Amino acid sequence: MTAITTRDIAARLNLAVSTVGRALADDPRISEQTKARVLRTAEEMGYVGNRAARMMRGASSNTVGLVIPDIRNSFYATIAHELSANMAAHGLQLMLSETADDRTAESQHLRELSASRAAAVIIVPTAEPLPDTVKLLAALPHVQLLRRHPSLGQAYFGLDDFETVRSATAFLIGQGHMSIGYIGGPVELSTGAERLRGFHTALADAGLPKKAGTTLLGPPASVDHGHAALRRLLGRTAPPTALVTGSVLLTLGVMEELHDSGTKVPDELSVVGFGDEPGFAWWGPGLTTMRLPVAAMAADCARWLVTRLAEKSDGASPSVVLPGELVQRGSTAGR
Amino acid sequence: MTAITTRDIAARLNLAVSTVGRALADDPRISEQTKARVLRTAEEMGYVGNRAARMMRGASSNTVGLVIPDIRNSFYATIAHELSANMAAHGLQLMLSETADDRTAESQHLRELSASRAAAVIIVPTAEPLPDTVKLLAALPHVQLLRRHPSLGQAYFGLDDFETVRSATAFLIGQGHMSIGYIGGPVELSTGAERLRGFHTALADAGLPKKAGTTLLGPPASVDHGHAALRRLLGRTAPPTALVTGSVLLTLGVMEELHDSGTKVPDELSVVGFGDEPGFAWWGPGLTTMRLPVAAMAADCARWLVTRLAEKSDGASPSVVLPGELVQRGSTAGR
DNA sequence: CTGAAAGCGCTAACAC
DNA sequence: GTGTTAGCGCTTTCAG
Repeated sequence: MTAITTRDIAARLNLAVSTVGRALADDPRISEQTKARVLRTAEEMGYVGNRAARMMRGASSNTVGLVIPDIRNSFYATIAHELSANMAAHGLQLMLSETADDRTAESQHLRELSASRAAAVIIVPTAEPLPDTVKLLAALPHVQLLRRHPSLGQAYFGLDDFETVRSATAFLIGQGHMSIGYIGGPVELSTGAERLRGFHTALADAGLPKKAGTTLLGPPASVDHGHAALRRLLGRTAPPTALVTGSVLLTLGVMEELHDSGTKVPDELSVVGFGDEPGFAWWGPGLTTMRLPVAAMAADCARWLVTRLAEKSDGASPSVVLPGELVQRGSTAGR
Repeated sequence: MTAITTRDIAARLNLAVSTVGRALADDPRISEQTKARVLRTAEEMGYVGNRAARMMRGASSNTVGLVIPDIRNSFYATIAHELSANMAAHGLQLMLSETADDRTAESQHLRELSASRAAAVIIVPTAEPLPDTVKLLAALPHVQLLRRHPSLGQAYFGLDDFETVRSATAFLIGQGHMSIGYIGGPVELSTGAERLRGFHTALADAGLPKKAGTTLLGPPASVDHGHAALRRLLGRTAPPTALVTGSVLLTLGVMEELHDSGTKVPDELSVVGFGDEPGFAWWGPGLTTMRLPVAAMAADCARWLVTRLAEKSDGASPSVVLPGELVQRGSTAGR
């Protein structure tokens, strides 16, 4: 069952392919009558234009690559949804490319996207993208999302990672906590580095020392690391009285571990989480957490990209950063 | 910055395009030396083959369309991840198409996929797909996932919706509950119909009557409907002593409403949920729920599709249905 | 208003 | 072992 082409339609109507093409493109030179005939038979025969052929004639692809670590992470699902919803209206489709934070996979996906001449790429880059990735991306319109790596250009939409964690930590300090732990992602990621800097800045601002062994960094997408890190933190001779987490999945791991171990929150430990998921509100006493404008960020990104692609002009590369907000629930108390 | 073509490489090396093409395709007729030269300059010049051109020469697209209601629903995110992971190894890419359960959007996405000559389509169909959708899908290899509609062919991977809800209900009956409510999706969806049938069958098997006003059907993806339906159920003069839910998001809505209203679970109401999300374990007394093999289902589907596409033969259209399992926690108690 | 022909980048006959 | 040529489906001159 081979697809119908403009030639098939032309043959059926004793017209030239060019006439059929023009009729389908609603060219003003074609008589209304012919247009109607062509449109009707196209419909009848189940004609669907071949995008590959159009692309060969210079039409741009309508595919935008979305390169992310893992769609199961609700951050990325939210992003994918917002992008998809905002771009569909403009005829753009999203190609889903998961990297699992593996830079080889990342590079392969970019090769695929490049081969299909994607109109643009939206990427949450791995910690240290391969040179190949950098080269491929340089030849495509692209934006970085959430994370940024200097080698991948200026266009960027993200969250205010620094201020988010700084203010979470400052809030705990304001409640009288002097010994605070932090469980977050590695400094190799821009997000991990910024969030940790926020943590340290809040401590420094309050004149508190950095205590060794109270900042536990690991894979940001690992619930297990959340479990393990919390166990290690609570196993110390003098465990901290409060905790800040620096990623959604680490927060989840911490919440599970606190639940399973029966730790009294906030009596034994005050906790400020990262992100606000369904379930955070009803966890134990309710999780005090940083709510982050992920959907708004993605929508901004989509809007920018759409106009950027429409204008064909480069324009200024935006570097937009949105602030989070503290949602106070029962997991935090003063000392 | 226009992309490098085989002609550019040929010109640089004083070769014919066909030679370059063959070298890149590792054709045995080309000398190793020439191959090496071609490969090296291709690399140097940053050549990336043009998939559109290849497709015009009969190569099949490596794009598989994934048509789902909303990627933010963790069911669909899990599906997308499993499909993506299983297909990436075979060079297949996933095109994300969200319908929001709107059949016009569904039809438009299928037109796009058809225009880009997708290698296949994996679809969670809307309740009543448009004739256009049916026609377009008929011309593409495709599978239905989770939901099935008779007009869309035989190939199907899903969950055992009937047995899942039947056994959940039977479990509550076994605990002595005589008055049980059900909050689920509409019968227009195959899933909604099957789950409701499961509910009714369990009642009938136990000789219990269908009571009017205790089965509340609505949009399966609406947390709000979960809230509202539960309020209505508890507002009855003689509210049921137990509740079964028939979708993840309805379950979430119910959980939130129970939490907010301070309803005593399981004393005032026993609850069996649908699906098992992070947070279900730590909600109130822990949510007793049906755990569903969504990942396994998607992986099965991916494997089948990959071999189906490789073989080029139609083969038998599978109709696979996987069972759920009850996870017992604290939200259910006997009467 | 419509037709004929060229060409996008690539591959596959068909030469030599 | 390599070159020449044709053609995939479409748009776009250039002719009528």
